[in-house]
Amino acid sequence: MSNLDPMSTRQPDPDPILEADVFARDCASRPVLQNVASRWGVLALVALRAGPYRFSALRRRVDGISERMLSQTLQTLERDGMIHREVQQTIPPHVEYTLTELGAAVAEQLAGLIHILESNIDTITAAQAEYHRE
Amino acid sequence: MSNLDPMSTRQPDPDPILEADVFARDCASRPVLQNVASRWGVLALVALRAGPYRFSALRRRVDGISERMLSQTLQTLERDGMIHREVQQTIPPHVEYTLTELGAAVAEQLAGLIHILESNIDTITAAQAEYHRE
DNA sequence: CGGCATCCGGAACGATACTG
DNA sequence: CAGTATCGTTCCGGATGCCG
Repeated sequence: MSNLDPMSTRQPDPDPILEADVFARDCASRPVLQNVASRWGVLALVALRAGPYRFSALRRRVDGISERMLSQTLQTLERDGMIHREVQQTIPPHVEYTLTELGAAVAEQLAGLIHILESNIDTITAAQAEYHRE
Repeated sequence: MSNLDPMSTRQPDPDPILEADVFARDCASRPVLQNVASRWGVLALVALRAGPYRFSALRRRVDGISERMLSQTLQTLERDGMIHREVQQTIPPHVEYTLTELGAAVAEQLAGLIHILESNIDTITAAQAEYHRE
């Protein structure tokens, strides 16, 4: 299974190094970084900065994500302590997702990153055109 | 080909929307976000904050990356205007990679993100343990 | 409504060998 | 030293169908 799958049995970690240095191959923070920086993880986290979202609303907000990937992404982020999942036992069921304190801090960095990219999209497009022209 | 492959022919962009909103499916900044937030892209950019690096040194710094992926990652980041590639025409060849102004701004955000994750690794590990216990 | 199980094609990735 | 070429494997992620 994918490492994005929260249900996957984590490999035995033959020698789980606890040093917090992402540059080290076996650092525990690396897989977490991949999860929050993943294709949909970034967008889900940043979307949730606007406040609590329900599943369907979040799916509409993150344009192009499939049901399956949203579900997987949310589970992974919940497992990593980035978001909180609150279930209303009603019919039909209600589920609300909110950022944890940690998730909010992470989302803020990601929002900053996105802002930089969006406001420099012209520079980037120009660089791409130049690269291909050569 | 992979969208991480800088040589890949970009799809014809049937209707290239220029709005800078990553939440929109066809926003131009989305693929760029994926590149800089990719598994190796993040580490390469943050590593380069320490100064210019040569290929081999960067490979040693980013523990676990293969030659192939480092090469691809650097080309993609160069194409997107994040890094600059300077070739010394000597024997043996010398190639130095440095961050562009844009790349430095992006790398700073990513470094902040990594710092948050590293300094909260205990919280994260606890959340993961709790999630699996249930 | 908010999921989960299954299938499956294509994309990403790693190992290795080779080159200027 | 700094890559490229090729190959084989893994895994992401979309589509579909079912359930409480």
